[in-house]
Amino acid sequence: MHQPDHLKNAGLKSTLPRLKVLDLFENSEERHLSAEDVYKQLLTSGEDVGLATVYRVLTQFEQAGLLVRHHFEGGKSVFELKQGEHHDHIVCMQCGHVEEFYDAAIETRQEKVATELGFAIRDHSLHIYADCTRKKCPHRR
Amino acid sequence: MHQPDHLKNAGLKSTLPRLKVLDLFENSEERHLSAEDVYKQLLTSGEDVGLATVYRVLTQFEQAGLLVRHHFEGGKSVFELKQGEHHDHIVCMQCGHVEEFYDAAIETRQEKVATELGFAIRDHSLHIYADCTRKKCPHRR
DNA sequence: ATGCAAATGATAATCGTTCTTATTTGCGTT
DNA sequence: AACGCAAATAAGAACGATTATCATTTGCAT
Repeated sequence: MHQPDHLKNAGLKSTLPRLKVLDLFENSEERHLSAEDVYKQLLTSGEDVGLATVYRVLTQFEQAGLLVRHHFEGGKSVFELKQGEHHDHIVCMQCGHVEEFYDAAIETRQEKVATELGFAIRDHSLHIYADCTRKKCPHRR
Repeated sequence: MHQPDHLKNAGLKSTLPRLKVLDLFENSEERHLSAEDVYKQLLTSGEDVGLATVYRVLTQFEQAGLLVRHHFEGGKSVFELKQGEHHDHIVCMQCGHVEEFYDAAIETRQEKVATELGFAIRDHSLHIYADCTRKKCPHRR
């Protein structure tokens, strides 16, 4: 789905590091990765990219619209492949697992509220912090 | 409204730095202040508190339930006096002004979504990033 | 194959925040 | 009012995430 063309179209040379990072997002278990995550996974796979390059590439991909950046609690940035439509997130406070959801009613209401207050929405982020019920989750009773 | 007793009740000695910080939140123009904001304002008023102390005090006040901490885009923490009920925020992308709002429908919907996905909500943050229409705002047409 | 702008990697620098430690302060007790 | 001591502070070192610098390498049009 993401061929080197995607990079070209975005005005970016198709270099090795860029292709590797893109590849990682397409084939990784976890959809949501931090710069550190990407860097470590590349090192583990024997790839040799610099951390600075990872940061640079992630930012470029964000600007090119290939990735979306999120700021979950904790401060560090997390990235995700941009595909399909907007959605919000529920983050498990125990295991860090991220689930996505979309609720039309919430979206509509936001528009309403903003309009009433005299604002023009450009973006928004809704993060629910909760306890999940996955087997892996250390919080499980 | 916030007397030194508030500190005592929270198990905190009523020291000069703590009183000053509390005072600042009660009398400041802007409801939402970062550690840096607090530090600078205190310096400007001739008060002599260390930046480390500001960070410590803010964290303590948060734990004591006197302040709430928010993470707006950009990563840095912003604090606000906790008074009254929960609310969400609209942040102007041009001038940084923060407006508060509460929408029962949005709150209800969040509970619904979380429950359906098997999560138990512990906290959430909804930030709308938009353009405001205040006179001060540099974005104004 | 050649040239050069663009991209990279290593590392220094920056920013927000926390930690460390010696000094000071609040406050209950004389 | 002075004493004592735990708690709190100030200054600066340390830290983690991210960005900037710059010499070297690479993609790619010629």
